[in-house]
Amino acid sequence: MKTPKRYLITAALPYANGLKHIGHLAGAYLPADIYVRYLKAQKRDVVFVCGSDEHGTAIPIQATKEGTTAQAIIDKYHPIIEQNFKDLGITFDIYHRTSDPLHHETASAFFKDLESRGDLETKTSEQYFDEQANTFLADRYIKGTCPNCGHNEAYGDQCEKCGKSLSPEELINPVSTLSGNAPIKKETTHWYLPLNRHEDFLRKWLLEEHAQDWRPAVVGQCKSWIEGGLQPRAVTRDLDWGVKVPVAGGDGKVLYVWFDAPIGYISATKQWAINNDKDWKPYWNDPETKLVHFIGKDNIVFHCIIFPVMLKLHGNILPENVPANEFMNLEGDKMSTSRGWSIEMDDYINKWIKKENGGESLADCLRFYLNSIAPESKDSEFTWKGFQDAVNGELVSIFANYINRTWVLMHKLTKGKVPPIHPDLLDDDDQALLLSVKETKEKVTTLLEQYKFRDAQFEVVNLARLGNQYMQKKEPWILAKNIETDPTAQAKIDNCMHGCLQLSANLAILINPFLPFTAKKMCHLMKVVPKMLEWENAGNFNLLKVGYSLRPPELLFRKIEDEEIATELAQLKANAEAKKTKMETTNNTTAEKGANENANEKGITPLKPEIVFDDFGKIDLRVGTIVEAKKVEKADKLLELLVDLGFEKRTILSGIAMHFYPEDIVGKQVTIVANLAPRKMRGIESKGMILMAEDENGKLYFVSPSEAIAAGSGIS
RNA sequence: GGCGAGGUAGCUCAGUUGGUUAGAGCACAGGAUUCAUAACCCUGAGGUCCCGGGUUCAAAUCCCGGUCUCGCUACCA
Repeated sequence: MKTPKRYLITAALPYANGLKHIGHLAGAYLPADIYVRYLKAQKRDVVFVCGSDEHGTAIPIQATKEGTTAQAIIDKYHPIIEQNFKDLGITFDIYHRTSDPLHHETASAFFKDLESRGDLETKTSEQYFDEQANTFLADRYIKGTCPNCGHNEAYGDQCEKCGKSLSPEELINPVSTLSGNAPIKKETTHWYLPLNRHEDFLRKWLLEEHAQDWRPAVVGQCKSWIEGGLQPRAVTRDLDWGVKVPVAGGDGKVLYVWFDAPIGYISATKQWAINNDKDWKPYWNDPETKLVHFIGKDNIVFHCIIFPVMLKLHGNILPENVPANEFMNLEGDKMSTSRGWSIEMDDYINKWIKKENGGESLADCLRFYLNSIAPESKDSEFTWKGFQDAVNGELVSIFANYINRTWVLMHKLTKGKVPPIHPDLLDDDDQALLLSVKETKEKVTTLLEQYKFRDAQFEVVNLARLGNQYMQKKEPWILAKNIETDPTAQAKIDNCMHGCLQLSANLAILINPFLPFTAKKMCHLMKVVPKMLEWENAGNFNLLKVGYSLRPPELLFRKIEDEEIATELAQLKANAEAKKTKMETTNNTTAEKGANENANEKGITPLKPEIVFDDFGKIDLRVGTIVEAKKVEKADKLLELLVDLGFEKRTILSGIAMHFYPEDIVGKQVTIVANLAPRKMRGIESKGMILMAEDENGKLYFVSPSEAIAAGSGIS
């Protein structure tokens, strides 16, 4: 494999609306950091960029909710997140932010460039607008008659009957699904990235060239998208928070957050270049640069389809790989900040990385465990017991213990100095040890180049295990007892300890990408400068000079006690319970992005336009009793209900199948919109609608009278 | 419902283009040892490779069907 001239490594931009948890860390930042530290040890030319993603609708909405400004929100979280990464040893070369003028300038120029060359499509008069809801309508909020099959319930993006992909303009007799009115066409310009023009390119690049060397899940998801039919994606929005659309007709519009965020990688690189007096251009333009995006699986489409198309159009290089990780669960459930079921980086740092708790070494403990269970090929699971086992059983017992016993023996048996070698007494075991080091270096190097970080780390620990075996076989503590009778005893001890010490130095080099704080501490023990950690030194057995005196032993880690684990588990359950009761007792909650919510688009629903009493009077609300309930076939979310309204029983469909078992809701009294126009779904006609309340996690609740009353009772 | 990725020892995972008795670490059991953070070292026990068919001299691996988990997507007046 030819060594690239330079590397540009990116880690997904964290959304600056809240704290980030260890799942985020394990998914993108830790593997990226390991890779970068390795490359730097190899003395490669590498820049590691990241930064806060600070645009999108969720941030101004959260600001409104908290009675503050969007700027205040991002100013609050940006520095915390940045510091959290530092505390965990994630060392970006630049941690930028998309609210920075340099980014606005860069994203603007990027957009202008694409626009000026006709790479974007504009649709000036083709946009539907709902006057009543006072908003432009996304494709799926418009329905009408399918031009292909004549189905009259087709949506603006696709007809579900014949499966044909559509655009809203193709629909016959379009209707807004928000108000039920026919939408008007409003004079506005929106810009689109026509992904459909690039299908051939994407097929060739992803499905042919990278079918083998990218992770199966990544290629699989891309394939799914391409096969599903690529659509033009809107790149602008009607919003005033973000990067202004820099061309005529762009007033009151900003770049869609997914368009501007990845450009943040470029602006971050520019800022890095300014700070370091370098040229940023080769990093994005020279084909000899290797670009790698580290992300979680929720970001695959943006980084493998949309952004590459943008880069190609803009004349930039394409990513060489996108090693997306799957998700990390926690103690048997999905991680979710809003549900309190997560471990925030900030919390871990405050609890564990305090000086009295072990300081920096506890950052490495977390890095070690997270990497050992990194979800590289499937979802994985963090457990506190697993954390304790990994730290106590491998990091402490195997790795740290090897270093410690080496240091103790060296001070007892060789006066705290690196002993000389006696070549005539070297044997096969000594040779084997050196060979193992060289082999491990090769293995670790190969694995790192293949983004197999958990395996790579395992190999390093295994080398320490070999060290323990070597020492066990040589038994220098026994030799020391025979020093009077065996004239070669001291020489044998010297050879053994020399090997053990050289191995320690090698372990420091090899563990450095994974556990940087530990490597630093080992350098301190060996009284060497960090330069020794350069990768090319691994495999050498003369890193520590004979006669050099080393520091007294110091423990690299402490053990994790059972009580600490019990405390964490209790805390986690308490947090989840607290969040739950909080959600049940307050209706004034903050908008928080759940782990599985799609980036940047969700938030509190804005208040709808004012209506007059007559409008309200048109709605006939009744109390109904559910008498039958069953699942609708071929629909995950729909239940078919038979509801007693007193004067009649009617069929009503409701999208609640994910929340209730049919048998559990029979007999429930619910609120019905009784005079709603019937609507067919999945071939069944629904005559009315059940009112549901939804909390911030999407959990549904029936709206019912507080006591049972007669079916059909009116509500006003 | 469509698409994608997974299902291998109690736990976390490897298993390269099909090729002997399916591997590793942890946990567990026994032994040995004391330099070391009750650490290390040696040995052992353990699996219907999700289920059912098929192709083949030979299947964890390839094909078909089913099932479970996760993700994307559709359905949610």
